[in-house]
Amino acid sequence: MLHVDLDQFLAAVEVLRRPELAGLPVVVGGRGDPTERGVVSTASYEARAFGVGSGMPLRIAARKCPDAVFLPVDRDAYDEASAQVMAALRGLEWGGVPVVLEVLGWDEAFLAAGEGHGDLGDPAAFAVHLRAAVLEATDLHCSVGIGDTKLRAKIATDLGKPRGVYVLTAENWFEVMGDRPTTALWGIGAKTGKKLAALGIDTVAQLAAADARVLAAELGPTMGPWYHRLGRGADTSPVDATPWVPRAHGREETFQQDLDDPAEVAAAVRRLTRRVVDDIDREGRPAARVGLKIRFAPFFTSSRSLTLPAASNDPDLLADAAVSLLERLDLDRPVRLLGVRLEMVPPEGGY
DNA sequence: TCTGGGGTCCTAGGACCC
DNA sequence: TCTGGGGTCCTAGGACCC
Repeated sequence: MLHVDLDQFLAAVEVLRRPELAGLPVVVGGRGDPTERGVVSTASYEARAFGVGSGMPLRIAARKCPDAVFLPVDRDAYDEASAQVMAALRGLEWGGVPVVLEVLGWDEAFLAAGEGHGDLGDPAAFAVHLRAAVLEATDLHCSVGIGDTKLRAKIATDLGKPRGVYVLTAENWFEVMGDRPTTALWGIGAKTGKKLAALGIDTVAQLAAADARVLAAELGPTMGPWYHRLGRGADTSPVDATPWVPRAHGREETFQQDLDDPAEVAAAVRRLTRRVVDDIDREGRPAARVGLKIRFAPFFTSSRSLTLPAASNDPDLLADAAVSLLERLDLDRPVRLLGVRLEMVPPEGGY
């Protein structure tokens, strides 16, 4: 199985349409104004050399790299570039038959040999061919991970970055990953890493050797055993080309200045709701649940939600429902962020 | 230092039903 | 008088990923 990940995707797309930016530190995030509230979506490798990275507040990024070029996030441009990349990947043949492609987001995909494939030969050779094909079709560079499971392929990509190919299988799993922190695994973040550390589990090898029953007791009946499998790189899930069907859509906004006036808050909730209704109308499925997210200053987040008596896509009804959720909250503090989320009814025939 | 926006899935407690 | 056991739905929060 292969995992493909574009290198510095957002920054690379921006450089493509503004070639004069090549070689410069480029930071894509927010509205492109480092004095505003917002975070870095992608930093070019030149910017990363200054310590700028994804998720970092733009203000901090500007402090670390004052000469960086700051650009706003341009979704449409990345949608289009992504579609080109995925089309190029989908057009590939491996072992004489079209590949199976599972798209993970703008800049990532799993890829496997299609059914009835012939001799696959050396996967690394195919990976080199794949990188060349994507570059030829889009002028974008990518990295490729090769693995005997999706999990291993996914992690391998990071080890091959940038512009590289890396192989991670049961053969070299512990040699490569054994001493790395558990947070190097896909699905273990800072919080779970800390919980595991409290159990005396710091490394991937220790996680693999841990008592599955203890993990289940401490981390839950589903998550515990799953973490245990992660430690061994075990993953039986197939590459699945079935198109993704969204469960929900949401819109949220961090205000440049906190909102103090409850009337303003209600108006913003209505405005956000209308945008989400447009989104779910594009899916053609009404909303079954309405959720409201609110972040008070300085940074405290609450949420409220309700199940509608009957599914609806009526903008006024849904806006009323979202506003009604405000009544379940104390609006005595300044509001930093509001979000509205609509959960749709499942499609006919389920997911 | 100041912490976006788009999502998914899991957990846990309470309500309610049989 | 002391109160089982299982199941489902609802809700709020948490964690993670890109």
